[in-house]
Amino acid sequence: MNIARDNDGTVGKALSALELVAAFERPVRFSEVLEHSPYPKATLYRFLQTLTNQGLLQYDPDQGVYSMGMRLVRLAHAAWRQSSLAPISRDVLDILYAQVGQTIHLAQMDAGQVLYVEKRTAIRPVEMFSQAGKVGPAYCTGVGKAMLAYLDDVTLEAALQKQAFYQHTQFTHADAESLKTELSQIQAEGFSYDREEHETGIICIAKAILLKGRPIGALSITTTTARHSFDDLNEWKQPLTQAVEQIAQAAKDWQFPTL
Amino acid sequence: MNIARDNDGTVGKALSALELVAAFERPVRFSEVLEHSPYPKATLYRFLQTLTNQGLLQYDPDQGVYSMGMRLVRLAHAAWRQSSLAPISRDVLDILYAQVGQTIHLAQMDAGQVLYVEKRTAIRPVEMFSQAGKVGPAYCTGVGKAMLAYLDDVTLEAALQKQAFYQHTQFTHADAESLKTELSQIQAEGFSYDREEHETGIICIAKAILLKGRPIGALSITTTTARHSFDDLNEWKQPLTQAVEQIAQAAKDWQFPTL
DNA sequence: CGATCTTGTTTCAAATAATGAAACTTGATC
DNA sequence: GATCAAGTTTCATTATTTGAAACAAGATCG
Repeated sequence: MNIARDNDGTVGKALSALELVAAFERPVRFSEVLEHSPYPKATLYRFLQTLTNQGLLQYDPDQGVYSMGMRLVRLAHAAWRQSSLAPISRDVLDILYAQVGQTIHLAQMDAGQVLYVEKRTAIRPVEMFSQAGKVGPAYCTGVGKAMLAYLDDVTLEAALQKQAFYQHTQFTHADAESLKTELSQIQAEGFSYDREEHETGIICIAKAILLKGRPIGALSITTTTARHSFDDLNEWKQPLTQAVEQIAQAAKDWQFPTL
Repeated sequence: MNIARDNDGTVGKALSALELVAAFERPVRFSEVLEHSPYPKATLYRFLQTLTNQGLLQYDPDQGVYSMGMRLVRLAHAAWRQSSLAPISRDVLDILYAQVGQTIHLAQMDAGQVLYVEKRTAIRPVEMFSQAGKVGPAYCTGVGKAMLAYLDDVTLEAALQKQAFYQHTQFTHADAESLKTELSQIQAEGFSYDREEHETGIICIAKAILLKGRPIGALSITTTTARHSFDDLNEWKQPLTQAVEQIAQAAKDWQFPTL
């Protein structure tokens, strides 16, 4: 595989139809999907039929609604085993959580966004899909910036290209320039911070997990301004660094796929 | 969609190539996949290329290995939101767990097998993909038999057809006949039991979750012979029934897709 | 050092599958 | 019982997939 060509073919179109259904919160009727679809009626109809036959969609004849199929869950389970930092990081996260007692996020990069793959919180040790599997913006989260800081210029540019800088709080970066300035600081220091850039009152310290110089994920410790000041974040540098290094070592042994 | 035809088409073939990669525990080389593939070299090559472009696979140029893509995790997250009993059952499971203090499994039927979608244990409230997303046999688990008991004859026959009866323990059903005898008992009683049929020392009581008379899932409470006798299982009938009814009600409100 | 093997990638005419406008079916609503 | 909306099927046209074979790029060997 030399250059990834933009060849979509039948598979790509069928998958885009699958995404249409995925976008809904609940099972949907054919006509609802059609409204949001670029495809003619018959074409979309056959797509949904094929996807259903393949188990990627589920069709309920009683109510006439489509929903995402359970085969996806099985496939995702395989993805998890193979390509996620989560299974190889579990023990490390447990230890880190015991040490710092704060909310911990483990994230990876996915199509320019941050994908949360594992979590520890005071309320519930591990959240199911409700949390893991979620995506978030890269430019205004601790884990996102930590990874962006180690991307090569081409990849970084590509990621920022399609990024809209939404002003979540008064501290959010407004444009690519101010973000890039911070990224070089992050690379120099080795840590990234979220100073209420995503949500007011929420701050965090994060560190990228590197494999062969490339960011394969990031780990963060989150708290609130009510409980801690910015300076307090520095206390966690040491345990955070240790956890990151252990995960990096485990990833190396696993011949973990780099980006 | 009247009759689900066995039309696979390009999408089906590509997906079967995806399953080839999914079967591996770790990232794999092209040639390894080829060995297990029914497709000619060039065909498989293009499949993997397409799947990679689509984000269903991930390719690591450094090591020349393919692994399952993170897009699957996102899609599965959507499946979860829409079609799983897990999100609508979470609170009910918390309550049930508080009541009985034993390991709880919530399962659904998937292609004749049992798919565990949620879990509570003493050690860890919720396990990530490590548990949820797992599949198991239907004929020798409490949840599996609970659901099988309410399938219509055609669906049941189809599920049992491709089932190999592996003798996990001395108590495992050896053939479809003895299993069917128990299934009618289960339907009459409303509860199913696993009496060390899957693993020695592990017993459980389970109950199907019905929507319009069809099993959409099952809930089980598990313990060990060391801690409890078979008779002890009956103590949990009441809380189990209550939890099942609450989930069934929530599913109805959600216009949950029936099989 | 060149020969040989392994692994991965591209080509191209033939074979096959996807396309979508339009017709049709079904069932609900007035 | 006429009208409308939603879902399904048809079929000639069009575009994509197919896979044997040739090719490229390293490795390994004598």
